[in-house]
Amino acid sequence: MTAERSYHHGDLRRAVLTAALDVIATEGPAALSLRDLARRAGVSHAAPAHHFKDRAGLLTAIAAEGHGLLAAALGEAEDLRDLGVRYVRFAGAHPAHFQVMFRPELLRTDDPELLAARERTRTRLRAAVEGYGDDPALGFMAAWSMAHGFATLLLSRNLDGLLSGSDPEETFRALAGAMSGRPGTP
Amino acid sequence: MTAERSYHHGDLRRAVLTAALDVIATEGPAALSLRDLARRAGVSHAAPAHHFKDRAGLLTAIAAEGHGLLAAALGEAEDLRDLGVRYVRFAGAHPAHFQVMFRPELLRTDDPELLAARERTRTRLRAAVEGYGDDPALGFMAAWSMAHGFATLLLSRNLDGLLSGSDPEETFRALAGAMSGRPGTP
DNA sequence: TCCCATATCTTGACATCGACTAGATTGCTG
DNA sequence: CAGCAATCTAGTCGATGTCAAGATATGGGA
Repeated sequence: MTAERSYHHGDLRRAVLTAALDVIATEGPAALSLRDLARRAGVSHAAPAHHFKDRAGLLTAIAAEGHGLLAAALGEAEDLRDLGVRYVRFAGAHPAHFQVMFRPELLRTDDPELLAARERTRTRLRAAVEGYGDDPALGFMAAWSMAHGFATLLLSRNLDGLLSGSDPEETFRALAGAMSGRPGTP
Repeated sequence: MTAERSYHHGDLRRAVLTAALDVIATEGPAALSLRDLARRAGVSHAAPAHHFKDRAGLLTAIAAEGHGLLAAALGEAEDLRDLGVRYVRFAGAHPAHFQVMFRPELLRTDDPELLAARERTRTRLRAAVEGYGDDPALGFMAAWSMAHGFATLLLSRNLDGLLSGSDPEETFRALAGAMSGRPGTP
């Protein structure tokens, strides 16, 4: 936004990323067009390719950034329910990242940056699940499935008629508490 | 497959649908190309448009068909866990349908056929949840989130390292049992 | 039986997109 | 200050979705 018409954009990579996040959040990853992003940034149609190689490269960069954000958002969760609440909160705060992160067919799954970021998230998740129940993998999948399913259905507007205006995050807290036998609110 | 080269295909609509399901199941909805489907069916590139209007129309037809299949697959579920197991089983048996059904950005959400089919599924789901807990909507969302999340993560191959070769359906049964305080196997 | 309205399919065209290449411009570094 | 690497532009190609107009087959009514 600083220089209006210089040969070099200044921070094209970031500009394309934010524009892409905007498009994905409102219209989904399928509606993403590299040429449109270039137009939004005011550069030529082939400029983004230099930063991201191709479409898959751009989405991979978004996914990697998303994993970094998710790892930070999970932080030091108190328990499984809190972990799920943070997961859902992340999905609501960064819908574009979330919609891309778990779609291998859109990504370069062998990208080293993506692998590193994903591994950071997974270790964070594993640590939070440690010691829950006799089978950690089972508890892990149960918590992940519930949080991921809620977040996915929420973002795809499939829960619109059910939430009845209440805060999704609070709804999930009550929901997770009911499922694990604990009260909805402490 | 009967007539090799007649002007009329015979059942082009079904041929395009099955070809599309094949593509979506293996490469996802983003890789779907109307012209490629036309080539597979041995017709001209504009022939599919007459049956489905456009890309969104084709995906909408798949989604509507999927809702019909899902309603049938849910059948008369014994309890919430059985309902979830049937949901996961459907996702595994009809991955292409499942991957399209809950993506409003890919569909004509005002299509009457789609709306009717979706309503049939929802009433089936609602009936199965009736009388569970004090807040039916909460139990409904909890069960749906868990089943949908597990199915989504399963199809996107995000559980590959966790399932350790066991049957996904059985894993989900154990998982749902652990979450609701019941044993994994009856 | 004939005939035509309609459904189905073909052909052609246009704008757009992703990807590639070659060349221009800029900024940095020695 | 010189040259080198990073960044961006311009041009091109094949493929795609969508539309319009024409060709062909099918079925029901005269």
